[in-house]
Amino acid sequence: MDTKCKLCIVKKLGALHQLNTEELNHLSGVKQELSYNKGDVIFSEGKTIGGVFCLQDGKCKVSRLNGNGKEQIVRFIKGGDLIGYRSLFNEEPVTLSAIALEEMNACYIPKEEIMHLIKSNNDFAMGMLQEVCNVLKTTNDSLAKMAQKSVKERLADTLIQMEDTFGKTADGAIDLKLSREEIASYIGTATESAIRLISELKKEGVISVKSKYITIKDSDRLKHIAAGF
Amino acid sequence: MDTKCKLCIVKKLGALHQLNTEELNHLSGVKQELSYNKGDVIFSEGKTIGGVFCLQDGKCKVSRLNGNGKEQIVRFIKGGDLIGYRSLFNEEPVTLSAIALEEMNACYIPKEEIMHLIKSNNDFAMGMLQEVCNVLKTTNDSLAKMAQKSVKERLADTLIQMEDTFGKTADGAIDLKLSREEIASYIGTATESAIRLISELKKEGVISVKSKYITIKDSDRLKHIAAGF
DNA sequence: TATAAAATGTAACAAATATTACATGATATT
DNA sequence: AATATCATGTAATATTTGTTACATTTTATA
Repeated sequence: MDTKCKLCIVKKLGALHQLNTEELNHLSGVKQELSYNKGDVIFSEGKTIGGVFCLQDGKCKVSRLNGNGKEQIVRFIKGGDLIGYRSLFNEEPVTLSAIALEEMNACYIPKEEIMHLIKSNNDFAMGMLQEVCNVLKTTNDSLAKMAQKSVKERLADTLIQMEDTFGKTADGAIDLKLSREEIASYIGTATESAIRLISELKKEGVISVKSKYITIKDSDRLKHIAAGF
Repeated sequence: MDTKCKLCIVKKLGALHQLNTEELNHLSGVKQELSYNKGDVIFSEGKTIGGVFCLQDGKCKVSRLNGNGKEQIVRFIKGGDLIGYRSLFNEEPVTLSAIALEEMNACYIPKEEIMHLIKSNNDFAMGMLQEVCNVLKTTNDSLAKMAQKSVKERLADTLIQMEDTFGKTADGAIDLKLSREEIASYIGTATESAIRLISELKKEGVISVKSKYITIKDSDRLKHIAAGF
């Protein structure tokens, strides 16, 4: 694994892009490198984490449990993204859990370092603001989608969004391996309903499915469905 | 209306709290005071606004239109809150509209001023981060609620939340006057369904209703319903 | 490999919610 | 005050979605 923050993918994106060589070298010294296997918990609801996590590679889900112990996935995270900053700035325990969806590498940066960077580097502070605002925007979008669209529309929309965000495998499938239960949990429906609607889209020839890999066959049609026609 | 930022309610809360006398005096000079009547548009989806709005008093709704021209209310804003910063930091047009729910006073602060404050005052930058993070947290909560709760649960939860946020009138009613259509639009359902469920809660003796004013009669029971029992 | 456990799939049925249609009440406008 | 317009309310029916039950397939483990 790469131990120089200067060379890390995370640095190329988002707020860390604003740091100079000196600051990055300092980070290299204080960061903690972590690796996770599928299912590993990066942090969980209610815990105080005292720092942020930079995903280098791999993917994870950010979710919460409802009263009945059912998981609700709020968003998916990929290499280059930061997680855990929300509770940092609010000085509260985290309200969401992060769980690895596959083998994953991340760096942990202690709170003091982030706080120091914000105080000493205004461009970094601005970068963080932009990052949080981007997440807020997509969360607003998700909220409106959840309130206004039917389950089938949400499923279609989600598949499009996933292909956009995570790209395609060599076979052309969406490069995000989820269980049916996880898909259901993200679009806010019962697992059986998700399965039924995935089957429908398959029958209609809009997607094809090979175990956990879903391939979008007719993108226009899928967008049409997502838009409510 | 108060023309000294130093004395303004907005200053007492949120990020502006971090400004010193000099900075506040400067703001007093560059801000623009605006008043609105019920239904007035503060800004609307797709527009570039080039600044933020500080609500002094009154309330407004933040919403978006879906493909069918139906409104979906994302959140409600009250005196002391800022709006419009999200698109400012992202340098994008706003994706939501803000519309006054009653007579309302606000100040407009141009982008350059906010940006200058962020660059020159780290505590302010941190305050803004906290503010955005707080909004992100409540939006995450709304998203999970929308995904997991039934319409009746969402209605109950929303009434509780509204009383918490906006308080009570002298009569004990929730101090937020909304049409049935707006309530429906916020909880993500059809107007008729919202009306039917409000009637049910009324019949059950959990709330009482006098035109647009709703009074919570049995808070425990309402919380119970919101929690899914 | 054999077995158990978990995930996926299907279908019937039940419940929740949307839609339609219309009645009544409130509010604005002339 | 009369009228038009809009908001609210109710009920019937249609549609969507959840639940239950069970079969089949995949994955994990002894």
